[in-house]
Amino acid sequence: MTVTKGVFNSDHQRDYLKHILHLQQVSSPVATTALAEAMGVAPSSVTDMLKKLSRKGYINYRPYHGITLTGEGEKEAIKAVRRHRIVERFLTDMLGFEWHEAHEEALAFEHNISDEVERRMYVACNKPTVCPHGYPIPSSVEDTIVSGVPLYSLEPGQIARVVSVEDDEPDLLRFMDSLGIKPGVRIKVDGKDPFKGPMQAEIDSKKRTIGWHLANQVYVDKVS
Amino acid sequence: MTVTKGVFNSDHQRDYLKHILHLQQVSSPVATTALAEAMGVAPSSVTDMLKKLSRKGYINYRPYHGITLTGEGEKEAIKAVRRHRIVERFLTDMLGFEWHEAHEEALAFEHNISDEVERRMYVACNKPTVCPHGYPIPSSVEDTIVSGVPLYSLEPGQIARVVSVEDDEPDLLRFMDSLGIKPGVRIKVDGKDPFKGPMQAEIDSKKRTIGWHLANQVYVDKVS
DNA sequence: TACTGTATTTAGAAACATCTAAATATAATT
DNA sequence: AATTATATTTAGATGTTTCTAAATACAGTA
Ligand SMILES: [Mn+2]
Ligand SMILES: [Mn+2]
Ligand SMILES: [Mn+2]
Ligand SMILES: [Mn+2]
Repeated sequence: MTVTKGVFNSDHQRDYLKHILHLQQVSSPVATTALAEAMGVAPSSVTDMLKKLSRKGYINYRPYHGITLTGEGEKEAIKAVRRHRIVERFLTDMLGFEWHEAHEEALAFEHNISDEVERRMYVACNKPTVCPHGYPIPSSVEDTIVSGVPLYSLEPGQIARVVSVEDDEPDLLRFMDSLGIKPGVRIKVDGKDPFKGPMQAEIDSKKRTIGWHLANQVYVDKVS
Repeated sequence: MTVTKGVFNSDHQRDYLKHILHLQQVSSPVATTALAEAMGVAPSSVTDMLKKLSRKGYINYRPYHGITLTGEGEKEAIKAVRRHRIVERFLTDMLGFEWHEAHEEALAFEHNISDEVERRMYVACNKPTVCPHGYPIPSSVEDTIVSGVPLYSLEPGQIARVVSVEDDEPDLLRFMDSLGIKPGVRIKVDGKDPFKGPMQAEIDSKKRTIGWHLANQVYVDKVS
């Protein structure tokens, strides 16, 4: 470990901030291991990075007790999320990518684009409010609040509308596609097996079986 | 200096290859200083990189005597140039950037985009054959040959058509724009002052004065 | 309160890209 | 052929991100 100093914000550091924002919405403060898992690096690598981010004022870091974003860190994180979702949108709307490709392509893509390119992509896509997976394109913290409940929390007889789906598993997204699940679609729950068993549901007037795992990655608004 | 080994081709290495290709079209083998100048880094940094590129088989490196691209290196360099020009095209055609912005934005942008994104940009721009500055979008070495002669080499009375302009000085590009100079435009040379003095020319039936420096950054095909 | 397992941090290293200052090789000039 | 100027490489360093293995802190159980 080498102690360093610096003021600039690299690509990787933005990625860390983005993941911290995501994780702290589930539980705060965020643990080193959770972040390491999310970033796909070793916990010791995270520790090193936390020192840098802390020194730069992006996070509040209490060794052994996890981290939270500072106001500045939150601002940067939201900018990163906004950019990611605009790029996803650009990839689907302007280049014709499928939504299951958009997320991963965007991850490779989103670094090193200027604010101006981002702005123009946003305008060229008609200032969209959500990404292809239904998540808001944020300007501030409030915009990052995700509405909706997991599909699996619904009971038989209830009707709901899909608002968003987890976008980080391409294969799962492709499978959702084959079931007709995407933001805006109406789902009627017919039944739900016990012990985390599959749901039976109607999507676009077709009867479908939806496993526990998948049904927890689809977020819906109850209609009735 | 640390001796290292590795097989992957980073962004920076691609940039080096791109600049080597460009420089060796003017004079070969390429000198360390020339490359350092082009890359905007110190000569010693270039030496380090040359060792890496040589070890990876992209260049033929004779210490103290300059370098040339290998077949493999040329292939990579051409891919980089192709990508750069497609991205420039995308920026002007799809995002509405001016040509003087396109080059610099593309430099920041072109890394980390997948082959598939590049392909789709290419298709979305209707498979263009040249970049916004008139340079070919290459598939092979032959495609990189630049036709045309410097405007300044013309004599009074001659008429020419602009094929390409140097794209690395934004301010100069903006000034060219204000004179109506761009690929495809017809220029009639009226006069040329001695001792590297300015030219007098007609562009779009307007009389213009064009300095030596500028006239050497505009490449034209003689029409008569 | 002491023990113990897991989470977290430190130690030491590699790989990358860059720098300045110093040493050396090559080329040009006397 | 000897000298000198310039180009180029080496030496030693910083800064970035990451790793494995070892040490330590914390929290939950005995
Ligand atoms: Mn995404
Ligand atoms: Mn998304
Ligand atoms: Mn260019
Ligand atoms: Mn160009």
